[in-house]
Amino acid sequence: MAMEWTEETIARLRDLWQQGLSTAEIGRQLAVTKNAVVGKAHRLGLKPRPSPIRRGGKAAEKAAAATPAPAAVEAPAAVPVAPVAAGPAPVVAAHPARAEAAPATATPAATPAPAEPVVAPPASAPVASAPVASAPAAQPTQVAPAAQKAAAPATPPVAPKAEEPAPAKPARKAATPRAERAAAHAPTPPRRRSSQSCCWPLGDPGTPGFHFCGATPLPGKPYCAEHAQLAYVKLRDRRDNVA
DNA sequence: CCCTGATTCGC
DNA sequence: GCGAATCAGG
Repeated sequence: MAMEWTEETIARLRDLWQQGLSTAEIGRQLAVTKNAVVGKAHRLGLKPRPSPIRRGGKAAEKAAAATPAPAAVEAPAAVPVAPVAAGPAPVVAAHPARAEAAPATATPAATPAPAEPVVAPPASAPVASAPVASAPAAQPTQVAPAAQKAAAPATPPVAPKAEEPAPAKPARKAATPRAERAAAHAPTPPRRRSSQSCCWPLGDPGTPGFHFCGATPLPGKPYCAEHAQLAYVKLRDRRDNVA
């Protein structure tokens, strides 16, 4: 049976995607495979994220070599700094991760910058479609998701509510006793989500009762403090332990 | 080996 | 439309 992509799921997919999480990571959170994520992302039309590779390696390579136009090969954005060659030291120790627990590589860190607000205004986010400053590219400090898991015990004794997260679906993995892999979102100054209200979905989309949390979100995040906990708390569990 | 994302293609 | 299989680079 195919995954049921509801408005909620899609909304979260978009959000996570936008946050720069890897497809596998998103997949874990959504309880689907990375393939599903990437596939859906494609169909959704979003997907400008940096790719470690591009298909047709050999062919492309030959073509590129033969063709006198290698300029700006993979750099769609007019980034002032060369993502690969120029920025060897993004300061952010993004790659210490993956040691044993954190599989996330620094890939995204090395190649930042969606910079292209492709589908910027997520249907789910009631945010203002402010002109993106596209700062990520300019700032080499775009940390990336890797840092999230690698560092950041930023959620110590937060004393979560005893009660369970209401938003049935989104909750899933949260609330697991061993949720120390929680990710505190990386401090990304340049990258601001101009959300002015928590966009955590409540209720069933399509029904009159559906609404977004609306609370004041944490700076740089689309969710308020409470929902950020739920949204970002995740385990490295496999998709089989879905609630 | 692990990771990453991209594309293909059967369903 | 979905996503496993496959591909391809790091």
